[in-house]
Amino acid sequence: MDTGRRRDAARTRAEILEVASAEFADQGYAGARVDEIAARTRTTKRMIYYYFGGKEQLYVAALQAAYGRIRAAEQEVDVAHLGPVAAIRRIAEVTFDHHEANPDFIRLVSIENIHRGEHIARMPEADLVSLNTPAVDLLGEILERGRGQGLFRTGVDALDVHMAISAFCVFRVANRHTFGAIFGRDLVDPDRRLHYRTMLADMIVSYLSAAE
Amino acid sequence: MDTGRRRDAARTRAEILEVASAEFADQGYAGARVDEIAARTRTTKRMIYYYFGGKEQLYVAALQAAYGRIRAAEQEVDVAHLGPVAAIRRIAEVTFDHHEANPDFIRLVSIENIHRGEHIARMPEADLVSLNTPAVDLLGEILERGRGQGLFRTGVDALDVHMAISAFCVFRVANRHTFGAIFGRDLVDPDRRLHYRTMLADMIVSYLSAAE
DNA sequence: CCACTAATGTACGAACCAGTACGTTAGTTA
DNA sequence: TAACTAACGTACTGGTTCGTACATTAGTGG
Repeated sequence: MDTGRRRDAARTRAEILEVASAEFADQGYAGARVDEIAARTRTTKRMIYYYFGGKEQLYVAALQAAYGRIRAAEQEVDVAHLGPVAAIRRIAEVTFDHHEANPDFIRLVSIENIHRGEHIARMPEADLVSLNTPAVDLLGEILERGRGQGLFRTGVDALDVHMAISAFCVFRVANRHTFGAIFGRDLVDPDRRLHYRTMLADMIVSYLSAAE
Repeated sequence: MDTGRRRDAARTRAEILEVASAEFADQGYAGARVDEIAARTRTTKRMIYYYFGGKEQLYVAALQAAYGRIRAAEQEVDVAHLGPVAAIRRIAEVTFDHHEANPDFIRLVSIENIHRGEHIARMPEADLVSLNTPAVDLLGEILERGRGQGLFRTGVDALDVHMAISAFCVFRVANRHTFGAIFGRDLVDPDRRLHYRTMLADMIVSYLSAAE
């Protein structure tokens, strides 16, 4: 066995990216330390500059990788066999689970928004739009089906629904600390998980089902 | 007139706090620069340490002041004369308007959550709980009234509803940059403002009105 | 097996940045 | 008006932090 072998560009690069993702999610962009990232890898700071060019490019790479990882999960949702209402519930639940399982992704997105999306705005469109629209496209199809059957209201599009679902899921994870400090309720308490998961699905479905 | 007079402790302190709030909201805690804050005031860095003790205490003071400012607006809502449904709509709309008008507050809260609420957790309870619960108490009363009239479902409490409303309002402002970059839709576009405001109220009301 | 290059490590520099030592002035009070 | 103190300013420091110059080694093609 030779797992600790000396030269492995792909491995070194991947390890830097992994450690950097954790560090940026943890400390924010300005708070993250290049030296700290280097120390937590098996290589040195020199390699960060060799492979990524600098702190900012490393951050962008970490952000991009995070969005990439998310894509896979979202594309696996299969709701073709479900009715519109059940399909919407399913999507809400999958999104809910997904956000809960990826708090670091949510943190990176929060951090990027603190920076007014200046980095994501410069990322190639191919890596963003094409990777993220499938989830919304699916929502659009279900909405259309539901409207065709007279089940759903008009006046809302897939992006609006996606926003409402994301808002609920993101807030619960991203704002749990201040919310908990102010109101004394832990939004991610496992005992309340099912309650919020059901609440979200109910809320979205009742909204779509209500007459205008 | 003597507005530019040399000695005015209260004025100096207030100016530092105001500039600091803007700088922290803009750059985050780690990204904010004490020298930059000092440069944007009419006084010097020395005064920041004189009045606040250090960068961290200044940040906490800014955060605390931001929560304080919010309180006033929330306590002004008067819905006693409205029916439960109209009252809920009103609260949703007021919250919506309020978040839209205070993006810096939302940014500070986001930043504090990135830091896992470590500063807010150390703030005196009197400054948090008592200042923030009136809004939720009001919601609780309306919910109770609505349930008494058979209008609202059971199984949800005021804090849950407050969370759902906040989630929608916060997400729209806080995540507008990444959302805009990915989906090409500006969530705070004035042309869409009324659409989202109505959507939120409809969503909350339809959820509360739906049978369990 | 030798030359060449990709990959890696070490040591350091220059800028930055939070915080402070020390000195000064404005207003106040006895 | 003299003594006193709260308020303020200047200049500096010690440590941190991003980035790089320079040296070295592992693997590979000829």
